[in-house]
Amino acid sequence: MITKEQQRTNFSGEFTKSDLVGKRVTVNGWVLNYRDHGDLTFVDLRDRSGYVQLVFDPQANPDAHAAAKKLRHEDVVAATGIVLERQPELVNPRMATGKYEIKIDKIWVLNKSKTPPFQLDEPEIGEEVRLKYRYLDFRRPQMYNNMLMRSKMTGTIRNFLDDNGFLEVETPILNKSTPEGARDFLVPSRMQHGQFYALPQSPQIFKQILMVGGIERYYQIARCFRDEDLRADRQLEFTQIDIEMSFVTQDDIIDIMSKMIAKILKDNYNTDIKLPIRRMTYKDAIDKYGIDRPDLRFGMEIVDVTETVKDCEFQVFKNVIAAKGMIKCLPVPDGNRLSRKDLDELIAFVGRYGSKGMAWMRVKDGKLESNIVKYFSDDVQKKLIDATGAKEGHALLFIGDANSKVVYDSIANLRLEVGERFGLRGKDKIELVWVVDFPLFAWNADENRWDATHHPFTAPKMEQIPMLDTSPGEVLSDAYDLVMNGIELGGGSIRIHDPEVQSKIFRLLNIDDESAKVKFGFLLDALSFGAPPHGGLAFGFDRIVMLFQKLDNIREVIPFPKTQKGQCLMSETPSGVTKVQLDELGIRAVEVKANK
RNA sequence: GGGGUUGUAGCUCAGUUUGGUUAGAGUACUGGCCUGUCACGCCAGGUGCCGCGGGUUCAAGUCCCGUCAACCCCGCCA
Repeated sequence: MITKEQQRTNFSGEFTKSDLVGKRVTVNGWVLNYRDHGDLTFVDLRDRSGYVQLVFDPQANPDAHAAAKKLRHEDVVAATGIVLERQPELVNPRMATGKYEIKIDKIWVLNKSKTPPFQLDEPEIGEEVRLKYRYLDFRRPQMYNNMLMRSKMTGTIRNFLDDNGFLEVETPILNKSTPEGARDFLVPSRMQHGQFYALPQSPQIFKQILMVGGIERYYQIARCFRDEDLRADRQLEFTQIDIEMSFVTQDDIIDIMSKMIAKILKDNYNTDIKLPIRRMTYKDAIDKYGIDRPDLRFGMEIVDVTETVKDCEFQVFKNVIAAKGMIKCLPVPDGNRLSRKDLDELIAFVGRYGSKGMAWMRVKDGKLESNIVKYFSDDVQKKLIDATGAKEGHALLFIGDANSKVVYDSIANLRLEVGERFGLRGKDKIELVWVVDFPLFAWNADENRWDATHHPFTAPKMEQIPMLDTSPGEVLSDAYDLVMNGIELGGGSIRIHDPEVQSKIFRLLNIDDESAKVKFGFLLDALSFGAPPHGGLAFGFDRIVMLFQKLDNIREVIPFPKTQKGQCLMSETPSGVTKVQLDELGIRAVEVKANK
């Protein structure tokens, strides 16, 4: 409880200018630190705005001084007194409010604190203890700043979309389960035993339905759920900026979303980016960077040398070529800095992605050298130097494999790893690119059918629709991803608005009419009632905040994240439930951990 | 499901390579002294399931096996 008298007149961080000097002020906050000199005592009082020094003089105010001597870290206090300008020699230049202090004549201890489990001013606390005591973690300026910027960014986004005629519409959290895509979180139905809801992986179908409903411009800051394994940039639940628009082209969507991203950066980080954001085709991205989300903060483009080395005597390459595989080369400027140890580490690194090895050469005195150069004739060597543009001091790193996925995964990540080691991936650089012209389908060799590259509602390029019958693998789609520094911020597509085309796509995806009807019948129905041409996209909001805050872990910008095993260390979620609860739901657990 | 890293005082970490006396430092905490500090200083004090379980050994924080947790990665996920 707090009284009117105790309530703050000013935030602690406000005392940076002389206008408050001589005034009586009241501050509220937490004890950041205390310095007891026996008589004269200082307390740094922190609130969310910063901190200010309180002075307690036993001569002037013996009661307040006596109370101050008992203060400890994180006690909650209200204090009132007169703002003083410090003598020049007493100014603390490292402190925002270091020119001023408050001479306190009355203090109220609103709440004592137990000794905190970690020191809030320690910069590197183990994440486990931070997550367990997240409420203390929030008191640290870094975390407060992450939450503040997250909030500011949603504000910018809402304002921007509002100004551009978007409606914020909510969609259900309890949905129909579909086996495609990620694993669903299931919620049992109490009223219909054996039936389940699924939490949304994204509001995809509903936002298309809203377009059919004539909403025309929709957005939602939507929580999404995917029951898959966690990573540094993946949580079980995460937030999407979800967008859908009617009567638009791909260019319209790319244009307006580019402006939104530019505005977020301008308004919150005072950072200008050049519009339009550059574009790159999926094919170029794969050819040059081996991946559909290229990190363009540095060059080092990949070169295909399968043809170039076809006449070499190096058995590994010969075997790859015989198996109709591919050989890619990463030319590394200044690559002679890579020691044998570095190279061995890189060989181990590409092993993660299935590569059985990594060949390498160095350019020295205009010639190639390494343990395998002898298997390459002078002619082949010359061709290699030409093809890769290798210059003095370059290293050429080679990945060859019969399996093209192994080659691309390995060389793409090798490029990133070398870039990392050479310090080319600075967090201050922002390199945005729209990757466009994705193939509509990817061949699923395991199940001998086509998979949707984006999702089953993505529109093929209009002029390529006839190719669906003849060469579906070559059909491109109106799909687009926005990539920043090698991380996908978001992506979307123009959707199919013609129920016949949609049915045809389902058939190619091996979803027969019957199951299409069961799973998506209401969408197909909706499309048949005058669905407007429409499209949209979704941004991974947590990732955007993470990147803009120059962090490399999404948990830093999510208030209450889960650990890699899906636990909340603070609330100890998940947990057991009572038998009564299960009975109501018609559920029986096969294995039961002791209920807490 | 798999590979790797880490786990020692409330916190941050040293000690583990090469087993050997009573396991250390800083900070936090408790008490005392100190009127200008701001990472205040000085004095004194308590602080340990060395993640857990088993094994080897005369002897284990240290070696071996298993296990748990957190993190990074592969698979998975768009």
